[in-house]
Amino acid sequence: MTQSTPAAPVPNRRDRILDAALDVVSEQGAIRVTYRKIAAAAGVPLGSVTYYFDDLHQLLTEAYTRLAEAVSQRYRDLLDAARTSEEAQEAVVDIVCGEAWSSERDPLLTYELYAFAARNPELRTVMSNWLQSSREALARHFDPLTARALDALVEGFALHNYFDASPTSRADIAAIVRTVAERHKHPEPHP
Amino acid sequence: MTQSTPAAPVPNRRDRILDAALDVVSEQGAIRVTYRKIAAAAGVPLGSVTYYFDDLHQLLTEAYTRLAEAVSQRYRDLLDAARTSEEAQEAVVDIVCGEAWSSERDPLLTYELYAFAARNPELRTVMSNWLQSSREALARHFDPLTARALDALVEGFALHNYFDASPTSRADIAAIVRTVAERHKHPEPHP
Amino acid sequence: MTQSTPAAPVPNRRDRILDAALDVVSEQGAIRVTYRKIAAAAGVPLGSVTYYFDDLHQLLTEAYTRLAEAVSQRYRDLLDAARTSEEAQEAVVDIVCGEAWSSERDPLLTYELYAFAARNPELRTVMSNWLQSSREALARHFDPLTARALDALVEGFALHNYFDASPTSRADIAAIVRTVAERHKHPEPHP
Amino acid sequence: MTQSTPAAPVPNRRDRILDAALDVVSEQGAIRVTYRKIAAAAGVPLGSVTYYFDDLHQLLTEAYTRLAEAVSQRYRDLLDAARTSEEAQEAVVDIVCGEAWSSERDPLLTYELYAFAARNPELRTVMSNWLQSSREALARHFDPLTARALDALVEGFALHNYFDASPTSRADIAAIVRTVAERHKHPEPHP
DNA sequence: CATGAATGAGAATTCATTCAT
DNA sequence: GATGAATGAATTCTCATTCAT
Repeated sequence: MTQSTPAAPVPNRRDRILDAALDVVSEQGAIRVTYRKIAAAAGVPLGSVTYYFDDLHQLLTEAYTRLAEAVSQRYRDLLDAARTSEEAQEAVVDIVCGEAWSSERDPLLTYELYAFAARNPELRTVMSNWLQSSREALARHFDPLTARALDALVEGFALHNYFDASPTSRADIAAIVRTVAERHKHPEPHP
Repeated sequence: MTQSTPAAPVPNRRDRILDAALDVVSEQGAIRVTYRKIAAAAGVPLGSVTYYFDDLHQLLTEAYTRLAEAVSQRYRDLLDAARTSEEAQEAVVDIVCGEAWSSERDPLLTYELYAFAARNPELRTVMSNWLQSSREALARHFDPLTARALDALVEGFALHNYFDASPTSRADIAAIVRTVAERHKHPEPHP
Repeated sequence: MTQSTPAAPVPNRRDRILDAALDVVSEQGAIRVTYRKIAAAAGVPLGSVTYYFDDLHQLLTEAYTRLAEAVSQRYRDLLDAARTSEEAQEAVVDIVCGEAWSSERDPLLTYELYAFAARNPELRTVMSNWLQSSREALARHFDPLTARALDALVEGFALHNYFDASPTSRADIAAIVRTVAERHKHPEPHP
Repeated sequence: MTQSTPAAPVPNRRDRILDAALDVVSEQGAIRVTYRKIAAAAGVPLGSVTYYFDDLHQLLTEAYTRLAEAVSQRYRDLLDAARTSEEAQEAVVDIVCGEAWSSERDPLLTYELYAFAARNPELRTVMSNWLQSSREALARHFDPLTARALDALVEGFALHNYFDASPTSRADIAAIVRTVAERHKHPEPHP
């Protein structure tokens, strides 16, 4: 009840800061991220941020890694819940349509992540793991190449719809997904 | 005359600066772009950059717009050159495999562009136009939904292969492209 | 004169900053030197100091170099003014007793300079030139080895007297200087 | 007993810290010394350094004092070991040539010490004691003024040779030392 | 006794921007 | 029109120092 409660044993202060960093990125863009803004968003003193993270780059690397792993996990969960190929297709369409995002900010953050990862070896590894994990999840329902194709479709449709003034409808996406998912059910025209 | 050459009218100084800006973005990332670095990369004095561009944000918007239009144009050119559906499929695979990039830095810059565009209305419009232009180019060879599907596939495979430690081979991509491109040649199992 | 003095109303701003840096070093010690203090001492805005000097280390290197050259010049001047060996000896004693300092702060700054130079290749060169220059000035009056000896004596006595609670008197120093200066006037005991 | 070894009483942790401080000074310069670096160099936690030393300035004062006393002691030992004037001269030359340093870093640290002492009363006393101790050691072999002269010579030659691109050879130093040491063996030209 | 956590203050440095020429 | 000089405002990051344990 006195003036200052110094050194309060905040439990997940480090994690709070990482989350706050993503908040700032999503609200202002990676270009505008600063220690100060992260500290303010996390509700901790500036010195606290620099105490936990030696440099901003490392902080962002960790934050994006957490993001990638969370989205990746949700993606897997959705696919793992599918019992039949049809349910798996449904899950794929859900993912394209945003079901793998846990919040509004996620797609935007993902594009920031791609830009960041393009120049950051540590995050390239994370991205590569994410890709592999997605494929494995898909490969429980589809053959390996089909899994890759569906993964690419998901990525492309999600991205395009995010920017598209006239996005592709869910029904149309479902039709395309079916075409790819069931491509082996009919003989290929040319081998 | 010999004394002083009074500021030779440099022709495309403005364009040089825009290109230099993309060079800086590709080398250091959008987070690190500054007037000074752009000036250095363009080989012009700092005052020159601020003279031509009042605002760094506007400079980047112009630079990314040029990039988007250049890549988009190249994409259309590749598709327009195709005479048959098979050639068009080939062009699609070429694009995935990097033929639409005019330089090494382009894919990386594209991901920076997405992040930038996600928060910039002016560039969202550019992106949307790009999408529309791509589809129109594809629609000369495929039906509208197939065009969208192929466009998404291109985007997804290009992006995934950029980050993937074990990228999908050209032959595999070609197989998927064929499946999608020729999806109407056989009766669908279920409507 | 007629050329053009573009936007430089302040004549020697750069030099003013270098002098101010030495003022701060002499008043607070090298450990406490900061851009801010230098700016305050020079009466210029902080941004001005960083405009002229990219980093503090380079600023100090320049400042110390100027100091070394100024003291060295004064040393030479005193010796060059001597017409006879006796006058040269007198000059040497003067130097020990502080005549080569242009201000109170100089000896103190010199010891800061030594510490700084010990770890700075650029200043080691400056120091080495200073030594050579001193010797050449002395060598106009004495043989080369005697010049070195006198130079060492000057350094040692100046330094010791600076710290000594009971410094060596001018007369005693003069006696020693004479011994060394005239060491060839009598046969050496052993060759 | 097997459970926990309750903080083994580290014997000379305090001394370890003092030595580490000098290591940091010699490696990075006094300007860059910090508690953190000292802690790292000593291999102790940061809190340990601030626990033993309330004040960085005091820590450095103690460290430099130890250094001064160690060098001074070694200086005396070398001179005390001399049995004849010739041996004492030899010892003096040894000292100039670095025999009094117990490590490579010592000369460098000595110049940092001078800079530090110039502004620190406590260390001025240490320096003054060192000077007196040197003279007493020399005075066992030479008359008082000669002792002072030799002490100054040692200082000057050591310092100059440390910075000199073409240092004075041991033989030349020995010749000068002899001149000074034996200055009373022949009648002075002028009294 | 000893130390890890935490933080406020201040450091160097960078930079967009302004302005006189 | 074009540019070098200049500066105020941030920014990242370092650090001494303070506590709770």
